[in-house]
Amino acid sequence: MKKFKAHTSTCPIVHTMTYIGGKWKPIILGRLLNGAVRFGKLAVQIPDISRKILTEQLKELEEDGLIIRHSYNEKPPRVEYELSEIGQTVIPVLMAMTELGSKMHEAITKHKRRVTRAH
Amino acid sequence: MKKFKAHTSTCPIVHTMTYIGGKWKPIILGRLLNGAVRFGKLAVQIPDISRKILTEQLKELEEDGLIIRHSYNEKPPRVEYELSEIGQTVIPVLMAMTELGSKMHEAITKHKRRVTRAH
DNA sequence: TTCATTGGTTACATGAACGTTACCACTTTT
DNA sequence: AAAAGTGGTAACGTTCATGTAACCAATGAA
Repeated sequence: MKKFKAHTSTCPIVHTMTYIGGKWKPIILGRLLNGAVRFGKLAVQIPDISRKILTEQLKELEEDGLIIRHSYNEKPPRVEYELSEIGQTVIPVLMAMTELGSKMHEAITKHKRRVTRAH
Repeated sequence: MKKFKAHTSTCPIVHTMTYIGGKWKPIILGRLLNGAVRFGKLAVQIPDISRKILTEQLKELEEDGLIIRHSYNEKPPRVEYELSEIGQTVIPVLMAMTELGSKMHEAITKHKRRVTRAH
């Protein structure tokens, strides 16, 4: 998905999509709602994401200032990610998406059955 | 971006991303908040989307039951799209995204200036 | 008669996003 | 001595979503 250039648009939804529009970003952010989480734990909780993509997405989120990376100098290493102050502002969107998800999925499944029967 | 298979997941956010996760879908839906809009008007209001992609995305949204397509048998043709009942349930997410967009964009722009100065 | 209008479709091309596999450094545990 | 645990990186491949350009039918207007 070619990314938007946030600065060329005035539409607030475009801005939002620019920063959290990726396939995985809302899901990652959703895992950080209850506080800092280690890299490895994220990888387990989001089984379909590869470590490489997870690393990339986390780096982008950090560059945009949505999350903070804490690296503890231990062996084996420990790295935790948590929502920054800016990241906290995304919470209402994540909540709305969570609220919507299950209800909508059910409704759409029903809708599709109706359409299929009418073939 | 490879799409999620909604039925293989139990995460509500994944469901939401499945149905409105495309680059353009939230923006299109945002244009329908105030009632039915003609195809051509959508194309003008979202200048960076091509007619082909607009057609495709509208078709997907219709198949998922989020919008309703009204085709009037006139020459030249007139086609209008509006939010369905299911589509209305997305409004809170769109509102949250709108609310977030401008605030977050400003905050992130500031953040990036800080980071750049610290080089 | 030629142009504009409208809502598309078709064929083709592209690249960003995503994925897979292998590898690394360093320590503790077995 | 070998394996496990951790958080990555590098080199490669793939594919889907997106984009461009040209075209269409039917009517009314110039």
